[in-house]
Amino acid sequence: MTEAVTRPTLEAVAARAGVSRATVSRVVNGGDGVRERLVERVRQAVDELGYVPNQAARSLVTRRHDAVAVVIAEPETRVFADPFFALQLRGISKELTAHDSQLVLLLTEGRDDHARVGRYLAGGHVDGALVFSLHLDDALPGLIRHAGVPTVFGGRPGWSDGTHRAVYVDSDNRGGARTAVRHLVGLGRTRIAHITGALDQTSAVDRLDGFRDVMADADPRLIVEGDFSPAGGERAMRELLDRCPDLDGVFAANDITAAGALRVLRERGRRVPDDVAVIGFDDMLPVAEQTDPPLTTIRQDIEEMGRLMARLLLRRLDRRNADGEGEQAPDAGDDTAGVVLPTTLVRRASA
Amino acid sequence: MTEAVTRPTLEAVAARAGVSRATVSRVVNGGDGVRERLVERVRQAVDELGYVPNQAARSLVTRRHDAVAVVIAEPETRVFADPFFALQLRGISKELTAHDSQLVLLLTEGRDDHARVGRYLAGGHVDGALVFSLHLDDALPGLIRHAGVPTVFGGRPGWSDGTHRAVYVDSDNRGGARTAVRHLVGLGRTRIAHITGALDQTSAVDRLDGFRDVMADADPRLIVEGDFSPAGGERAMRELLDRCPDLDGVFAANDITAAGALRVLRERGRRVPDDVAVIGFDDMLPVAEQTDPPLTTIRQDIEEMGRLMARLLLRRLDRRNADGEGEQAPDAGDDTAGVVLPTTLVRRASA
DNA sequence: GTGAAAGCGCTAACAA
DNA sequence: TTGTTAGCGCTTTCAC
Repeated sequence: MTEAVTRPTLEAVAARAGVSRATVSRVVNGGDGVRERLVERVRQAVDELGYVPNQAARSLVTRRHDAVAVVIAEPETRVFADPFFALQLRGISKELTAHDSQLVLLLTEGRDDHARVGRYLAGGHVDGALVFSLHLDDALPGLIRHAGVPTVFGGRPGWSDGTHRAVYVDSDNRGGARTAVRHLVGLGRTRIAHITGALDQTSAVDRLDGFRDVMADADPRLIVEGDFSPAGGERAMRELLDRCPDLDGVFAANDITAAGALRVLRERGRRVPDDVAVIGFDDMLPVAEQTDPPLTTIRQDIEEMGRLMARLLLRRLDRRNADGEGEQAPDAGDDTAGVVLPTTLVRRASA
Repeated sequence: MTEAVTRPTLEAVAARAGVSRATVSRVVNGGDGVRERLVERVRQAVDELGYVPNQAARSLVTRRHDAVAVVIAEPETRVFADPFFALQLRGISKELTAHDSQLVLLLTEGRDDHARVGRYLAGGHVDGALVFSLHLDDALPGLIRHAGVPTVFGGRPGWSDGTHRAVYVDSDNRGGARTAVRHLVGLGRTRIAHITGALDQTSAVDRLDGFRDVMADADPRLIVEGDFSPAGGERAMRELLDRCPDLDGVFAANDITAAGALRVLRERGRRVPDDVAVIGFDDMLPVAEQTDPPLTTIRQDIEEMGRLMARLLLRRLDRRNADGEGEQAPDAGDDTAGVVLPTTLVRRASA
């Protein structure tokens, strides 16, 4: 039980291999320009001693951390009703792992936490940041720019901070919404309603815009604001049925909203899809496959979004690292403003 | 745009405040034993320069990282069907934040990843680890013990690694299961079935034991193995109805399993709760409140579990830090083996 | 191709 | 109370 109270250092490995610390360092970091024989010897010493580099010491000199912060700034609700973030995290995690980078998770609980996050990012603990779920009035983008950390956003940011270009990955929310509504139209529906998401998020706004693209002259009473939650979906659906009992189609801003709507429709005796066709957005499997009837929806590849965000960030970091080492204005000439991922229609029974 | 290309160091602050680095260090770390006037001056210099301590340099000497790893080792399914982990993470995050510790998230995708996690933990990058969802045959506990990192487990570990005591936080799965089954009994049900969880997890085993505690002489055909998934719930429910058409109560190992069971019951024309009373476990709100009918279930406070795990770990770390600084065998005399959180019955419409 | 030596920014004895 | 000093373990010129 006399556990390795002191972990082996470069020094120890060097001694054992009969070389200098510099050589061990070279081998540990790829081993270029070291004679094959020595590489062997060092590798063996590393194994025998169970040497693992001390990341703190390394960071101190390289100023790299091999760590990326993931900031999820969701005041409350959505995160936990929806496997959304779990999926993104999984995608991100896979990509970071493949790149030997660590994932530092920063969950914020409200405005107060933003300052803490800003401080952390400014503190130079991580090489970059992946930031989610900004709301239009969010202070975070400003803090983040101020922190000067390379950042990729999940979802198009709300630009509350001016016109600065930001790197982001988003789904084709507007195009997907158009597909959804056109599908309802193709089904012969004419009184098509839309339950929006939380309109302080660009995804909700974009989906609404997509709806309007197709239903340019829609009865305004057919649009009701929701908030991406099941309860919001229920409330909105009731309101819609009261206002427009003749509606025959509903495009809900996401699947859990649609699930809420379905319950109200059943409760009110409307058959789906016979009386009212319903379509969601996300294709969140545990939701969409479990509703009654199963939900027709617009699929977006959440995990891939996460992956791509990570990939984009890591590429920037690598480039920056290869370049003039900070001589440049950060990311000057970076023209990758946003990447938009396609969406597809998934037909099930509800529309 | 001439951003602070070099962040201010202790040295810079010291110069500006006209004191030594040591004094600045003292102030930054609490400021005990420094004259008030100097504290003031240093604080001001810190603010003016926007000084943030370099964590790498600090770790290098203190050997502390103010970071904790959270390991979620869930091969596939469950993580993303269930807001379970999101809630735990939130609880953990809150507690760590309050303690100025960072959360490093390690998601594993299968056996291969275990080695990576083991290496990371052994690498001394974090002060401790919080580990979830071990399966009975999991290699992780062994790797973790070998890594020698203080660890708290989420859920009672499966002891595949012998009889070593481990610190863990768990829900009262067995007691909760008893409560559930007794509730069905109290409703006058006599043919009560159980759909188990994945029996390679102790939570599923404990819930099954609880079921048996009450239904000691149950017809063995009334117990069917599930896997904590909706699909598993559906399959199990079909099997149960085929085997025992006369059943009048079902205790499902978790809410999403119960949701699957409810669908099959409806499909087969059984009324709930009139013909068959159904009770779940977890009280996962987005699931339990949204089923038809809403689910009676056993509530466990997931977020609190996360919080408590973090608190336990941090307490151990603090203690270790205060003590003889590693002179002791790690955690000798730590008698906190497991903490079991109570569960409560939540009545809705299904039972 | 390899080694010697100079720090990276900080904390913690130890002196003063 | 405050300052001086010696590293923490590593990478990285710069000689050899």
